[in-house]
Amino acid sequence: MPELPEVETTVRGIRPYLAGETIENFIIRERRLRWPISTTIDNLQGARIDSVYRRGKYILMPVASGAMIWHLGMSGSMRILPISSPVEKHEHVEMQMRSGQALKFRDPRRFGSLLFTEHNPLDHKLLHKLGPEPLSDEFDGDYLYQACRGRTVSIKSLIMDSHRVVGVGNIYACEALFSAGIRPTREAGSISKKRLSKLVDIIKTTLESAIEQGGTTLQDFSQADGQPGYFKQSLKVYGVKGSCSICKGEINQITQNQRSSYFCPKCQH
DNA sequence: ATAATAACCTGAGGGC
DNA sequence: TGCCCTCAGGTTATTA
Repeated sequence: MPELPEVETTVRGIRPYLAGETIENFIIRERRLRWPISTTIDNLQGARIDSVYRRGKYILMPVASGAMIWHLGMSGSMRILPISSPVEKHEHVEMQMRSGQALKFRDPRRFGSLLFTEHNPLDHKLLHKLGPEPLSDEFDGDYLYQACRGRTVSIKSLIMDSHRVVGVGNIYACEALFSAGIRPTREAGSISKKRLSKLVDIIKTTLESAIEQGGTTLQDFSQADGQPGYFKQSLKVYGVKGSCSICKGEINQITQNQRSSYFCPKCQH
């Protein structure tokens, strides 16, 4: 159930156990993920992981011969556990390290992926057209305003389109639009630059505070019985069945692009 | 290029 | 308790 803050928290959690470490054994129990796991992954036994970083929601692990490209999909999660720890249900991949620790990838719905590229992963087909990182300076009011010019799609669709900006998932799209007072169905091209600038600021602060909260759970990342770095965010509209915390009016739920949108019809226009 | 729709899966939870 | 239905926080591929 990862949104960008969970992915960032995951990267920070696993990095100390993987960066600079050598892969002892790659165990792939289920190759049928979003795309089948290529057998070239099996050849990474003995390889040393140079670094662990993120682009959008993709987790990248370069090695000498190329790079692994991971994605958690809808239900994926990663833990660091001792090699001897019991195999859990839906634990499709276990990357055992020479250190005695293992990266364990669980993904019940199998929408996640593990790809390998011999080139710079940022040049990979799935990554090279991605929009800017939401927390970078490149993502600002001017950028979003230009991205919205002439666009008839809803603002929610636009900010969730990874080719415009990465990392804004369904929950944070709903939350940010609520805080910005913009209705999710509003046509992107019809919103003033001033209001889009506010939306940008809110997206940044919302994601930053969630990442900050995620940091507090890092201590549990390598523990068998701890939560794997995920956390509950206090949500103002997403999943709310009752009334708006601001105006006490009823929160509406609609379907947009096959996903749930929540909004307050009195506060958001 | 843009916009809308289908598709990939399993599990949780509600209603009866 | 069990069955059936709906829903789920992602993303790409395909179609118009």
